[in-house]
Amino acid sequence: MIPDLERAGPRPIYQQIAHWMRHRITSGLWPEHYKLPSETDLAVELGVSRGTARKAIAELVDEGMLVQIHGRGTFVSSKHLEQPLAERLVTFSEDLISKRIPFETHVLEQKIIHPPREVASLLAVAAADEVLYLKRVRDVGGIALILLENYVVADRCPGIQDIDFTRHRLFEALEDVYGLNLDWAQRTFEAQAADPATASVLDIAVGSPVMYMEQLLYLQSGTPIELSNLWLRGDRFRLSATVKRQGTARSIRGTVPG
Amino acid sequence: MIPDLERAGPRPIYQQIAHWMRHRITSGLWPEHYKLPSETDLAVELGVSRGTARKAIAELVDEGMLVQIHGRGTFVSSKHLEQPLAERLVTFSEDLISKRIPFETHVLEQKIIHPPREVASLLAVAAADEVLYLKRVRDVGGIALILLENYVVADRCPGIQDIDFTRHRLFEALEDVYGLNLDWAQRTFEAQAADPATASVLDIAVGSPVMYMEQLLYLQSGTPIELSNLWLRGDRFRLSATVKRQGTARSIRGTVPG
DNA sequence: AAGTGGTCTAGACCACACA
DNA sequence: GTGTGGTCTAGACCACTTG
Repeated sequence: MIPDLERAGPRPIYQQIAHWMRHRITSGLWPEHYKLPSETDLAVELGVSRGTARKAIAELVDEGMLVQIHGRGTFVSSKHLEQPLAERLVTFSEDLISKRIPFETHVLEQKIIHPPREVASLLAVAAADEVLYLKRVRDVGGIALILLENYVVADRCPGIQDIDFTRHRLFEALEDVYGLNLDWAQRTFEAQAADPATASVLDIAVGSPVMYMEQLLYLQSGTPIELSNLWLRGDRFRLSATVKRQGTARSIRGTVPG
Repeated sequence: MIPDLERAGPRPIYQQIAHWMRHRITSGLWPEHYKLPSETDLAVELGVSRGTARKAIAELVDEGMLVQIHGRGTFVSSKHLEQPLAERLVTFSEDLISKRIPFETHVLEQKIIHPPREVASLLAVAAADEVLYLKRVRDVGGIALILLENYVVADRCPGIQDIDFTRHRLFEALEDVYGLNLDWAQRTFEAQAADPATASVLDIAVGSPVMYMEQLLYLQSGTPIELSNLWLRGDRFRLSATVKRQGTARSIRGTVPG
């Protein structure tokens, strides 16, 4: 039950607790609608003050994984499979994985290049620097759904040109292999007509509507690390968002209709 | 300097403080980049504990109005004019207004109808109930940019069929005329090919890419109040979002490129 | 070294839900 | 009434920034 809390480490205790709770939820140990121990009990069990336990809980409430009801208790959100991913920087592959939708990835190109001028400027590197260029297709249910192009600043990821991106995801490599702290991204979406090259990869007619997404990914330090262009079949992809009139926006996510 | 804090009232002190700070920022008393007193000083001045002052500050940081930098202090965000709109349920017209982009609205249809089956089910009303049907075009810079269809539950808004929606916005009517508490909305976006009817209104070729948006708007009470369908010219519209890897999503907004 | 925000504690009282 | 989360206090120590 009790996690190992490093009281001397650099990570705040409340974040360690939040991480531990996140794991208990995603692993199914705390299933949907599970009622957590009261804040007081939890604090005692963890050996921390109630305020610290509360702060950890607040993080997960913010992410939509927990719901608190005054006078009743704290519960695992019934939407924890959708919500937490919806409110974070999640890749489409991670979204598909969380929904247990099987997919396949094919690598069309993978090489180290000098970035085109526009890419260099967005990634804040020199034209003489090296970036990984990756071009992939992602198949869902046997049909090509997404065409992806990625440009990754190479000096942060030595050897990345040799990783097998048929079997590994890009974010996985950046976070787990290179230990990068991916922090946030700016995404823009646009309805476009498929050009011949895109149409042929996605197996649709030229001029068919596609959702185009551009993403600029930043590290915690504020440095841009990756730029990507995605084209998604318009007839198979939807973007959905929950917005509040007052306060903070809640979520944005892409979905593949049933 | 010091606000009147009702210590006996139902509103928590930290919210009263947050409200007071919000006002000082929007009124210009605390201009951009203004450095607030330290948390300790602020707490003493307000006669509260540091924790309470901190919680008030955290609200405004969350809304993007304040920025805290460890070791330096708390500052009024330079983007406080843009951010709050970006993080809320904002209509495209409100977004245009905030950016001082002039636009015009033309009403194509406005009548009370019995809702189609699908609309009735989404709005949770009976097929025999009445809804306002509104069909409009919004011109920006002389070109038709958005085609809008709205279905509004009519029994909450008596007389709405007589409002001049050329001069008034729909949200304005719902909030100011009928006093409705618009709380949140679910929006989904899709890249579509313009059908002949849409193409003719937006003055584009049939089959051109358009961004389609469906919105279901809810009151604070949880009741759906309005359903809308929007078609935006794909070549003139972009959707952009800032997403965080951990924690909450920050913002989502639609933009009309330069 | 001084000042700032970030974290944590150990209490307290209140408002709400439920039996 | 009992248990829960919501708020608030008055301290403490640490990590970061700046002079």
